[in-house]
Amino acid sequence: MDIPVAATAPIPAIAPREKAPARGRQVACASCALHPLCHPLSAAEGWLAAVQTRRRVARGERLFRAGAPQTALYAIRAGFLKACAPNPDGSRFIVRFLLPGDAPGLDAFATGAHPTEAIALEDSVVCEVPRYRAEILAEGIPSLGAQLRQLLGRELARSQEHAALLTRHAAAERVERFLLDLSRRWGERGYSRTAFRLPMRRQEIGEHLGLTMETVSRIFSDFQSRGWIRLTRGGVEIRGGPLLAECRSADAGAGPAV
Amino acid sequence: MDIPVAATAPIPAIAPREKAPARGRQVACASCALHPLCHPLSAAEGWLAAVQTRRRVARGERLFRAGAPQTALYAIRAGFLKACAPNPDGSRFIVRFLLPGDAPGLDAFATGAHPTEAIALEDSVVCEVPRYRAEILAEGIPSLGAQLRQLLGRELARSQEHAALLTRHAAAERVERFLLDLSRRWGERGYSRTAFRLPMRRQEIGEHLGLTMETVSRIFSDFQSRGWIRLTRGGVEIRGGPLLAECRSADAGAGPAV
DNA sequence: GCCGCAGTTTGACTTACTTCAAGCAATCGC
DNA sequence: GCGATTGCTTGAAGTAAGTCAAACTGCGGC
Repeated sequence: MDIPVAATAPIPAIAPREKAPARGRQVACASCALHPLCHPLSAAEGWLAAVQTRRRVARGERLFRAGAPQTALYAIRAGFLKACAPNPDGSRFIVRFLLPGDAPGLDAFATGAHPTEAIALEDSVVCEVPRYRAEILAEGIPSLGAQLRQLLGRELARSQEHAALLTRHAAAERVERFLLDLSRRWGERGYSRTAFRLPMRRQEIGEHLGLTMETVSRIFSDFQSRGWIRLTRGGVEIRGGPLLAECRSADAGAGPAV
Repeated sequence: MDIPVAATAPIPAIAPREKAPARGRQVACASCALHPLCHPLSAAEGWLAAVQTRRRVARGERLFRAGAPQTALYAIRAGFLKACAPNPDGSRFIVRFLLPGDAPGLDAFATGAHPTEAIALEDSVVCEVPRYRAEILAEGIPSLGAQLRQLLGRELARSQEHAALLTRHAAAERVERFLLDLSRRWGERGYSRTAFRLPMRRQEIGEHLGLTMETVSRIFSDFQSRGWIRLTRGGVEIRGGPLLAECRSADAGAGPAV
């Protein structure tokens, strides 16, 4: 079922309808959020394979459910997921979209149970380090504890930034920043900042940004009519306007993911 | 200028215009977020006083500035602060209001510098544990590392919940939940859930909830005309409606702060 | 091939919140 | 005590985004 990324595609990062994550879409272990936990000493040690296991998550499947106990730390290896906070009234808030290298479910450190759930938007592969294993490692290797704190701190800072975005009222600005955020994150992973996939539905973008899907759709149409973006099947290409400027300038100054 | 809390006042938790935090308003060390770090062994050990120091922060003063390096972990001992994310355009987002027992500035674990700043809304007292000290302790006492992760996880979960609130559109619901959140947090600290201070301005409530101060004011007036709340000088009393119901029912089931 | 479905786009209308503005209340400094 | 300042309230008008609804698109199944 492995579909190779077609060399003839004008936008390498966008491959329509792939059933299984392409090998080329995987993030390098060195840039993975869990790298320090997963490879705590040197890669030469040889016992590392025992620490983490791989797990496939089919499109629509949950990596973990809301309310489930935290049994492991996860890192997305390939694919695309959403971190979801279901509301009692049936609606839901999408906390974040998860790209290769991201570590979902860290909010479970609060109580030991997952307050949010992670659902695959396309077939994905996830690395798993059992939590007890991570804790043992963290006790033995002090720098790991610091790495975990940094990871948690980053999630916290990001969440606060997103909350700040939601208080800025202009819907177009939210969508613009959403695209820039995805662009930056793909860029950090070595992919194109100006052409990338959007495997989520309009509805889900709305649930992430506090907008209705109609508003998201209208803004996309508006951006397209201005020539700022081009919408493709399941993807977007940044072509101009303030979006492109930001993508380019940020490319120059982009350092490694801190 | 110290005005004693009048015995005749119907709302004991509200004292107008106090210049210095009252002793009675301090949170017990045992319920403080930093307690495990500050008192890592038993209180009988005697060397604990060296770990944490006290600091007074006058109303309007900053506990730490945005961009400043993270030199310490903090816990509010008495008073009231706001955690602020300044925007480049001069506006700002109030991430959170800080009550006694809260630990501000944990988002600095992301980069080692504070992305947000903490500003006192009234004269406050803060406990401080130097960061290097905390890291040394965490290395020596594994459970401390876990405690820190729990603390960070809680902040993360809370921030995500707040972001979720901001995507729910009804302004009245945001204000209602804001009051309930404060009520719950005062309750966890042993104070009245139905009568508490609101030392922040309408403007600041708006900056926390993504509303204008006019909207906040109108909703307060509306709640008051319905008999749900009574606004007092610098405080609020929950008197009826769905707010009161929630406060009472939650009082019954309220456990210790996890 | 055609049909049906799920997701998207677009349009018309409505409304909740913002904006602008004026008036009020409490506090502070002289 | 009195005026200035700051924060709060209230009103009127405008607007951005929501709601409801219909049409369109691509895809999968038969």
